Amino acid sequence: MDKKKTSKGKKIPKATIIRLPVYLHYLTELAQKGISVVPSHDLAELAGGNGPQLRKDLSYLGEFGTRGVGYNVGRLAHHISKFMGLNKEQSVAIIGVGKLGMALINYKGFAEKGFKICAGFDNNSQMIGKKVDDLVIYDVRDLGKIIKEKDIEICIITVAASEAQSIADKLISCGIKAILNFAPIFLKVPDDVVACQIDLSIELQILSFYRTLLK
Amino acid sequence: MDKKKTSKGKKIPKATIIRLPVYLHYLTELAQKGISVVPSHDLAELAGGNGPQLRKDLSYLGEFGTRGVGYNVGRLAHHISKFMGLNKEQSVAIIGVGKLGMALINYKGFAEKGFKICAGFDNNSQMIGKKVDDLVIYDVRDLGKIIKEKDIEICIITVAASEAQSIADKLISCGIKAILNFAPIFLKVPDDVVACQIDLSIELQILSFYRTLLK
DNA sequence: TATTGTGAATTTTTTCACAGCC
DNA sequence: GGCTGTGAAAAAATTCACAATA
Repeated sequence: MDKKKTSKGKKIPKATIIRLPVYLHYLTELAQKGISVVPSHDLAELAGGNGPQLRKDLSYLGEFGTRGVGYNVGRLAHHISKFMGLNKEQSVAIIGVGKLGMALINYKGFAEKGFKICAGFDNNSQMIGKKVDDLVIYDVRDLGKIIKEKDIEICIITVAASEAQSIADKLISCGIKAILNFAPIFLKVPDDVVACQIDLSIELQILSFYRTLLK
Repeated sequence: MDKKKTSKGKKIPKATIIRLPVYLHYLTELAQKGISVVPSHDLAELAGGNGPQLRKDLSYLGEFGTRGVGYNVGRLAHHISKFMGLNKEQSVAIIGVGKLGMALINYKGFAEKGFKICAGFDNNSQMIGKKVDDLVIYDVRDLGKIIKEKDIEICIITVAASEAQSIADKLISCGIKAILNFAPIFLKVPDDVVACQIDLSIELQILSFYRTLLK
């Protein structure tokens, strides 16, 4: 997968891509507070970074600041949003409506960032056809049909580890190109599909290790 | 925070630390399958990496392989586990027993990796004193007392963004040194505390961006 | 023969310093 | 004077190639 290029043809570091949504989040918050201009140092501090790094990150997208002043909050938010393709609503499905899947269906944060959860899927007949918070739970066997009908672009996997790869394979065969996986297993996907892993236990293990370093 | 040093005094890259738990996970899986030796390439493939990188990663911990043969699964797992301080059970509390907190309390993966969820906390009087899956939900006001009583070392924050920083401050004042935060806000913590952020919307935004790169 | 362990080369990321501009 | 944008320097991480050895 190639990196996106700047207008000048330079590659944008992966590390920058990961920080852009954080900046976007705080820009939105500043805008809500009525703040219209922010210097790099202040925004970076909110986001847990530093001024020079933020400026370098933004410089890949273009020149959006004003020297001696700072960045226009609304303008910069708009540009990051557009650059990342986040300026339109995207439809999401959740595969596996257990406790975690249920929690994600109820999570308000997704809607705020433009992700609309459009369907839940499960293989448990007790669940199928039920509604969770106005959302219909479908049979996993109907994945292909519903994905087309609802124009779903991103799928979140919250099934057991043992089922996750076969669910991923099925999603890919349905044309899904983006998968967020909560099952503790590294998904094998072809080059034209992106998969992102969130393994809660591993996060705890890393945290725990850094804690032992403190003393 | 200093990096942990190898026996030879060299620093271990942060990137390596992040991969070690993944190796550990697959080593445990291999052991369960009765496989006792694995070459770097095979283990790396499971973990989504490559052979040379895995060998470089492990070389920071010492020499655990056998040339021409591979790594002894049990021995290597033991060493990674010990190195990361994961060879003893650790007590965890969850602050905020909403849908997500509830899902985490029920998550079986934590126990498998040696993290024992010992307490839930909430400020909703409807929840306090109730049991979720055998786990008692306490009043947030009793944080300090219960943390001491139960020797809790790690806390997971699953409250609303607006409350997260004040909860974190309270945890820190109770002596907690490791925080896993699910609220979409960058926590400010002193140098002698580690905080790790999982922002689900940001993960989706990054994923969504990489998806747009594909076409 | 097969596979590890590692120094060296390469690539990526971060930090720095300051010219350029408001 | 204050803050951005950026090339250059430094640091970190990855990849490579191959000597060492079971």
